[in-house]
Amino acid sequence: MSGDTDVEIGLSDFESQAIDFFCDGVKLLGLPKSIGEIYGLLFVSQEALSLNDLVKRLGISKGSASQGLKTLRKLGAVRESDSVEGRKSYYQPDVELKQLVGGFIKEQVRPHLESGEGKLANLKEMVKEMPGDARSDFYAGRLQRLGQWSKRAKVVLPLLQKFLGR
Amino acid sequence: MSGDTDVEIGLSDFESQAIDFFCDGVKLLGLPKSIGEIYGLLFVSQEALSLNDLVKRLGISKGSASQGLKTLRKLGAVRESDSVEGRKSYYQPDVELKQLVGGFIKEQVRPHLESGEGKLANLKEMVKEMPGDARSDFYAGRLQRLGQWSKRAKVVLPLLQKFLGR
DNA sequence: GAGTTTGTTCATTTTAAATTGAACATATCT
DNA sequence: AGATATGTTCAATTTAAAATGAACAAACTC
Repeated sequence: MSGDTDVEIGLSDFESQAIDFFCDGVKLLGLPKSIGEIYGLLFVSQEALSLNDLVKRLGISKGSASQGLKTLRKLGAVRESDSVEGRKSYYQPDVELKQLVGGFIKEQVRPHLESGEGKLANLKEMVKEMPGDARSDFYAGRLQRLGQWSKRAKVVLPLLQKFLGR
Repeated sequence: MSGDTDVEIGLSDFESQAIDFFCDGVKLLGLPKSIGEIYGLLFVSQEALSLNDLVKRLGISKGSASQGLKTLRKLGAVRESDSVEGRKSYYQPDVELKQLVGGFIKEQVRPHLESGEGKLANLKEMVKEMPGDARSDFYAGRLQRLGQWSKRAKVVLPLLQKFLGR
């Protein structure tokens, strides 16, 4: 027996448009469209879906679906439904804005901020090596400002999450 | 007489690394690298620079520089320096984080939010047309949640700007 | 233990986005 | 006016990112 659940093939009008909504959203965040498609379909599905459901309904490749789910899991935007019968995995969306934003900040924003701080430290070193003239003073001032930016960001991000909390 | 100011060609080590810092930053925001390069060079330059200065020092095309400056001006990240001699334009960066974030929100985020609201309204219409069964109830619930997201975002963004203010 | 089903990985292909450069417009100078 | 400098636009090219699909591995079935 084939074991496949009887999920329709193709998407309803409503589903397509809803998915489109999410594709826009993830593009704003700099994530690939396929991630918007996957999350979007899960968002408007009452039942948890398997990887193969996603492949069939969205018409995307197994590779894309697998990669996309991986990313979404890392972001905490999707979780395996503590499932049902069998060893096959079924996925559900996390629909709490706070969690979603939190995951995005943790996985996408923080790493950038941190590598930025590293680079900033390097630049400060370089200025220290310079002869102390007007130019190096100017550089020092600019770098100080970048430091402020970075500090502000680190203060604001947690606040942001707080404010989104239900 | 050639009229070109004697800006060096090529970039110092310090400049390159600083520019690199900004390229990373704009990539996080989903903007093209050239914009990071332009803003970065302006950020570490004591003197205002002309379009041609940017072309020569960064080794990018006139087209890129022109387009990049246009975008940066729209974002409010760069302004024409109320200049000096002649009709040629010279550009300076705005270095206030609050302004920069404000411009980004206004130009990049808000439009997305607004088009999103439009799509949401459409989806709500579609659900209204549906027979009132369990499925349409589920859809209605999901759409309500999306509405919450959108509302939250509209509340939080101005707060964010406030908190970044000097 | 052969055959399925499920899922991952990664080299290749495809697609989308950014960059270029040439044509054009506009202002400046002598 | 003609020559020069400055800046924009847009079709063509290049580049970077994402999607595909085939090969592989693991878990499960009979």
